[in-house]
Amino acid sequence: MESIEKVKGIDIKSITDIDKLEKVSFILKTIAHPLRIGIISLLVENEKVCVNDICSQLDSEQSLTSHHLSNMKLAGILGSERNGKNINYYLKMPEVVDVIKCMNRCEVL
Amino acid sequence: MESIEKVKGIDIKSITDIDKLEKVSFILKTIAHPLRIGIISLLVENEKVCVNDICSQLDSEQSLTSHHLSNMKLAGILGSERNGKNINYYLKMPEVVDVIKCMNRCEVL
DNA sequence: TCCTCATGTGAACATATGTTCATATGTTTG
DNA sequence: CAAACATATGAACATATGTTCACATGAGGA
Repeated sequence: MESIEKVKGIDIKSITDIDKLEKVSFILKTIAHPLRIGIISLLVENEKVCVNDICSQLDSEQSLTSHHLSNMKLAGILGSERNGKNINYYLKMPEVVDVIKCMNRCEVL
Repeated sequence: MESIEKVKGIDIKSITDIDKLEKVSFILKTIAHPLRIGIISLLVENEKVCVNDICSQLDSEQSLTSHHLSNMKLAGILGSERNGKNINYYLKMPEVVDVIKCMNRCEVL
């Protein structure tokens, strides 16, 4: 997709820090999905969770869950490490939580 | 799409105010596009702009611009009113700017 | 009224994203 | 090593989103 910077003819910096907007937007776009929110929610409380835990706690399918985990990992939001038969996921980008909290402090909504 | 509330088995409220997260996420997902950012940027400085102005200032195609405007209007972010031959667009949801500013104050990124 | 300007809109298409299914991979245990 | 368990992965598909094109609509001027 065309990058924001490509839009010409206007001092786009005037509205805000576009770079930061892109980052936040990227994060929110990535997590704006029920299952993903659920996963992050689990990770806020648990530090590390394996796929099996996620599936049973969120009542989600293994394959689908795994795909979502991969996506969030690709996006840099999660990390993973094997522990025996299980693979644990953890928040690799803890700012995600801060962004959510920041959103929450927005009084305008 | 399945709503966030549908995710079961976890007190999803624990992470944050999901309702607000959904709102912010919706706004950011909607505007997270170069052309749309450009349009909003114009509207921050100009109060009202017509399609022609947008197209010439952002060097964008009329039809594509119009589609994006329609989408943002549908999303409740913009409003429009006719003025002679022109149709002016304006920010119907000024909170959008506040959300962007709020993002900007996020020190974590 | 006819022409032109300004904009909207639907169809077709391209691309991205989400979901399901079957199966592959890696790990532990017997 | 075979079986069982935990997870990943690719193919196929459904759906959403972005883009282009041709044309429709509405308004003002000659």
